[in-house]
Parts: sequence; structure tokens; C-alpha cells
Amino acid sequence: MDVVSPELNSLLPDEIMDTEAIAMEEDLPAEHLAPPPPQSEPEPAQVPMETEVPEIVSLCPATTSMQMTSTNAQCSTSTGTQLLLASSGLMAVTTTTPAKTTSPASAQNLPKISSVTVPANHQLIINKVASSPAADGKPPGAAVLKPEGQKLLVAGLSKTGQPIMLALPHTWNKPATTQGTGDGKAQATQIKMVTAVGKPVIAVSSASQLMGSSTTLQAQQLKTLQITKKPPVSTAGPMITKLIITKALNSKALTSPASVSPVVTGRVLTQSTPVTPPRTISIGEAISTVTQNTSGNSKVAISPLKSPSKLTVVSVASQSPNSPQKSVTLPLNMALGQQILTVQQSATTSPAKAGTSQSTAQAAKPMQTVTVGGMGTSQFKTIIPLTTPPNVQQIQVPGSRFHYVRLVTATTGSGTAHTGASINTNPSIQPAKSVMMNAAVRMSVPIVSAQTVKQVVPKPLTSAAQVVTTSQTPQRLIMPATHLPQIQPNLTNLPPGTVLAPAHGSGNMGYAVLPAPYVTQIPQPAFVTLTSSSTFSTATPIQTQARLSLNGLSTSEATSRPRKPCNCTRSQCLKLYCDCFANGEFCNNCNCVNCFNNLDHESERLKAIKACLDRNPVAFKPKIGKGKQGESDRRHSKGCNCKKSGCLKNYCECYEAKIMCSSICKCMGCKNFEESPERKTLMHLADAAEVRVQQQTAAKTKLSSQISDVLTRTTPALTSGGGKLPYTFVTKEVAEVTCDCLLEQAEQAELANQPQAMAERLILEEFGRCLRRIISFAGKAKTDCPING
DNA sequence: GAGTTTGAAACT
DNA sequence: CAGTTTCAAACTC
Repeated sequence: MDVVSPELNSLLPDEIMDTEAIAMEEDLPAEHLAPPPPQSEPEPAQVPMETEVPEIVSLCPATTSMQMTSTNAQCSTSTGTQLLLASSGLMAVTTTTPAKTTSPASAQNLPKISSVTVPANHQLIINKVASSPAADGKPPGAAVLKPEGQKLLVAGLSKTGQPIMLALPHTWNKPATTQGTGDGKAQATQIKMVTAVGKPVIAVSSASQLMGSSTTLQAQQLKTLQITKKPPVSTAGPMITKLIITKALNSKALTSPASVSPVVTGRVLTQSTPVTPPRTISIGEAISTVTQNTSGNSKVAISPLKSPSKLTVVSVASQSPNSPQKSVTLPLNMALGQQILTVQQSATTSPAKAGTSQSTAQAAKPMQTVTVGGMGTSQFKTIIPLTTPPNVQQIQVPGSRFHYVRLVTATTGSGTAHTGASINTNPSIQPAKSVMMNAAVRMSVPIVSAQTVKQVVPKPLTSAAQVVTTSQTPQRLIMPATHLPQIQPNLTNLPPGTVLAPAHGSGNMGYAVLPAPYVTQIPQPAFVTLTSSSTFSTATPIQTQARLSLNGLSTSEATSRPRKPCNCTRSQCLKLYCDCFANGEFCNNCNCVNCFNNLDHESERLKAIKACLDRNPVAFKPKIGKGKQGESDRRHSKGCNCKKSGCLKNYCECYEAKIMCSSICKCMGCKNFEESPERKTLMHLADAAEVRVQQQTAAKTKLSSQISDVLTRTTPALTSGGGKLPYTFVTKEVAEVTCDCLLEQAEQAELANQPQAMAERLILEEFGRCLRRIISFAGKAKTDCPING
């Protein structure tokens, strides 16, 4: 069984899947590995968005019995770190940096780890072992993170030598309920991550025990990937001169007992100075929920780009009825670009057949869309599941190293939400099932920079909670399509996350080129949900923007902010002046005039996108990248050019993004730096104002409640005085509470450093409000209390 | 709400 | 690449 099926290989970019090519490119600059060179600009010496804080990504197990047996997925991390999710829980991680790459010596022997590149200062060792120790060849200094029960650990080092880690929870390989083949001691497939720093040779060997006795067909093939790299001379940090990954292929890895010890988040084994503690990112069950019995017909979009910042795993496979699939968008904070990985899984094939059935399974797959983002820029990759398999055609674009899928079926067909041909929905493989309660929907293309999510706490993705809300403000539309030939010349220069989407009104041959954000703009009936089990009660025609719960973070928080409507009048919303356009969104509910940023102006829009990209290949890339020290040091990718605002007004893009100006800014008279007194004053005032508002709100709510309570309790005593004047309601209790209100107001004023006059005024105003409440309540009490009359 | 200011984007 | 113009948002009154 191969991690990547031949067919899948055919869908993947050459630079990823062609291991031989990689091998031949050893020690070659990364540009050689990059996708079409024209736009593949070398990564700057400083990669603003690069993850530099150690991260640990924990792939949390799903509580369900689902298992990821034969899914293949590749993920990209920062600077090209790629994660290959192999069947049976095997994962291969590749880390690529522009400058340094290593390649497997034998691509043929190791199709599963076909694209492993190791930057000089990145560490990446994936060790899949069974019960047997994997110490073989482990160099001194190399360490096994979690000998027992460690399902998967993927580690890499960012340029700064800080580790990036992925850890699969122990339940990852939890035996499927349907499978039962594995005996109790079936070797829990263990993957150990060993990072050796500064060692000339790192050998990670994994010996896996054969699974159940029946595993003859898929006898574990021990394949060794050896990656050799000459140690960088000048690299002070850890370097890997040679990486050997040996893994035993076990088709039944899934049968590993669930008793595997819980995955420890992982440890960074590095000799470099880990200034910052590793961050842990737990990837929710979305990944782990992959159905076990799927036969590995996964399709993976791999970004050839060097610096993907976001990893999105999209599982589009249909699931068996008993094993709902869940997918999650993984805005890993370890990459520059964004990637969306779609893992297609087929429930039709048994795990045992995984090795041989991939080709057939793939043919049976109803959906396959691989979209590759623009090159040289942040990369978004999206695989779009289609409900109508016969209508999906794979396309090889001449001159393009990517494969595309032609969508020949309008997505607007279904009238119900759950059956709608949504890009984001995962239709059941079996058309007969009108309702996919178990269907997992995966889709999310957050445009927000990945840096915004630093730590994600694993959170079970249970059904109901993940229904996508449709309340998102901006209505999102699918981008108009044009015929492929029209855009072909520019296919290699698409905006980040460009997606080929079904054409709008252009028959079966239309294509839409969508910047990644548009993926979330698919019109109804498309809608997104993380989990399938929930009923799709929202068959409304309302445009839906995915608000996926992302490990506790809703995508609305992570990826979509309520965007203000634009007011463009002259640009037709087809230039970057328009925020909608710049953000890769269609105008909706905007105040623009003569707007062309909509479905009705497909060609114009496409041309505009092309023009923008021609001017600036990274035009659609988020401007705010990550600085050296993580999120706190986010910085503008280009820097601002302010002259008059002192960078302390929202004219300044840095200030607007609430980040400091950096050395790359060309501003004049900048006051937006750490020690700036003006900035501090502004911040202080802003904070004080915010605190004050919050306090006032809380205090008023509380005191108002108290007053009402007091009045309520005292009213009966005043019943005899029905019809009395309001002052009769001012009992001792009421007076006391009122005084409390005034005191509270005084405290707040003092807290806010308000001048005395202002404080007095605020107190008086509060007193007035108290009186009004008393009067109001008095009147109400007289009228509402019959007993008083 | 109208007018002004500002700086990014677009253009030359 | 630098200077200028265009543009829409931010800001002021």
C-alpha cells in the first residue's frame, strides 16, 4: 500500500510527487523545486510570516470510532513544510526551504514519502515504528519523543530553529469498529519523531510489526528514505545533514489497539536554543475522524509554494454510515500561505484493499478538484468535492504543473441544503442517500493570516455545534467563471488559493478562478458545516459563509471579520482600492457604484484579477505577516509609507492592523513604535475607554437589576400608598442602592482619570438615571399592581 | 452628511 | 524606480 496512489500522484504537482526529480535536485536551490518559476520569487531572507515559535500540533483523536486508514493528505507548513497524511495513520512530513533541500535517495522505493525535503536548519524526522524500538541508526542527540503510544509526531524546525511539531493523539489509530482484525497486541503503529540537531546524520528507523496475522498482502514493506544533505557551513543552528526515514508499511496500521497511550503533545528535541516554548496546536478530531474503512483514495493538493502559511485539511470522502466524517480547517500557524487539503475517502473499499484499490476507488470518487494557488505567493489549495462525479473532469493544463478539475455541473442544483452541490459540502458517495447525516463538510478558506491562531485547544467537534451559521454579514458569492483557455496563461499566477469553480451561466464548460477567499463564498445551497451529524435545517437560500468551529475557534473569529461595505465609485470595485476585491470577496450589500465585482461581470473581474497579479504577484496575500517573535511581532509585509499621520491614525496600515511599524516601513515621523509616548498615550486612552465602557455597562446592568429588585420588594409595603407620588418609593433600600450606583460611577470616573468636573457630571447623570428608574418603576407599580389600588 | 486629509494603488 | 495621479477610507467639522 502506498501512501500516494499512482493516480493521486498524477494529481499532484510534479515537484511534490516526483521524488526522483527531487532526488536529482539535491542541493539545488529551492527555486528548482518551486512551481513555475515565473512567479516563484525567492523567499526573503526574513520571512515575516514564518513561524518561528515552536509549535506542536496535536491531532486529536476523534471520539468516534472513525479512523484514518487510507487517507492521504499532504499539508504544508511554513516554508514549504509539507505534511503527508498517509494511510494507516502514516504521515510524512516534508520541510522545504528555498535554499536547501534534500531528496530521497530512492523515490521508487518510497512512494509514500515521496517529497521529503529537509532544509538545513529544519528538522524533520518521522519515525513510524511498531513495537520494536526504532533506535536503529538514530544518531546521538536524536531522541524519541514518545516511545509508547505516540501515534504520530511530526517535527520540523523553522528557519530560526524553532520546532514545528505535529502530534497525533493516541486515538488516531484507534481500531475501527468495523475492522476487528487487529489483535490486542497488534502493534500500535507508532510514529516517533526524532529530531537530531547538529548531528551529521539522523537516522530514523521504524520497525513496524506486522499487523494481524492476516496481513499478507499488504505485508509491511520496509522502505527507507534517505535524505542526505550537506551541512550548511554557516548554519549556527541545528542542521540535519542526513535524514533517513525508515518506515514499515502496514496496511493495517489502523487496527492498532486503541490502548495506545495518549499522545503527549510532544517535545522538541533540539539543541538549538528554544527561546520560546513550543506551542501546541491541537487539531481536532476533524482529522482523526477520517473513516477507517476508507480505502485511501485521498486526493491531496500540495502546494508547490515555498511558504504556505495555512494548512487546511478537508475531508471530502464519503463516509460509511457508521462513521461520520469530520473535517477541520487547520489554520496552522506554521506557514505563510494557506493550504487546503482535501482527503477523499472511500468507504467502499476495505482497508485490506487499500493498496490495490486506490486506482479504482478514485475512479469511483464523485469528487475531485484540485486547485493550486498562485505560485510564489501564499498558497491556497482546495479540493472541492462534487456531488456529481460524472460531471467532474480532471484537467491537465498545458504548461501548468497542476491538475485541475473541470466542473461541469452547476452547483445550484439542489434545493435542499444538505444535498446541495456545495463546494464545501461533502456529499455522500451514494447518491441514493438524500440526507447525509454523517456527511462531513469541510471547507474553509480563511483569509486571515494564519498567525492569528496560535494555539488551538482540541475540541471535540460534535455534531450540532458545527452547523454553519448563515448569519455572516457579507453575502458571499461564487466567482464567475470563464473558460479555462482564457485563464490558462495565468494559471500559474493565480491569486492565493485560486480555485476553479463551476462556471456561472456558462454552461458546462465554464470555470471560475477564485482567490481562496471565494471558496467560502459559494452561493447556496452550498453551505459549510464541520460535522455531519447535525441536521441541515438551514436549507435557506441565504448565502452562507462558513463559520466553522475550528478547534474552539470559529472561523468567523479566525477567518472572517465583518467586513465593511465598500463605497467605491470609480474603480468598479475591480481594483485593490476596493476592500472587497482586495480581500477576494464579492461585493455584497455594499454602497459601491457601477460595481463589477459580482457574478455579472465575470470576464471583467477575471481580467482585473489578472491585472492585479501582473502588477503584484502577491497582491492578494495578506499584508500582515508574522514577525520574528510570533504573533506579537506581526508586521506589515511591505511596510507603510505614511508621511503626515505619524502612523498613529488608521490611515497607516500598520497602525490599523494594531502592529508596530518596522524597519521596512518608509514612514516619516513615525510614532508607531514601542517606546513612543504618543502611541502609549493613545493606547492608554483607548484601553481606558474600553475598560470604562465595559465597567459602566457591567455596573449599570448590575445596579439596575438591584434597583429593580429593591423596588419590587418594597412595593408591597407601599401598596397602601397606591397612587402615591414617586418619592414615596424612595425607601431606605432604594436610597442605599442609588448611592451605590453613584459611588460606582465615582469610582469609574476616578479609574478613568477623569477630571473632577467630569466625575461630578457623570455622577449626576447617574443620579438622574436612578431617579428616572425610580419614577418609572413607581408609575409602573401603581398601574401594574392591582393590589395597590 | 459634506468636505478634507491621507496614503495605498495605479499610472506615467 | 521615482514622481504623479487616482482612489477610497479615515477623519474633521
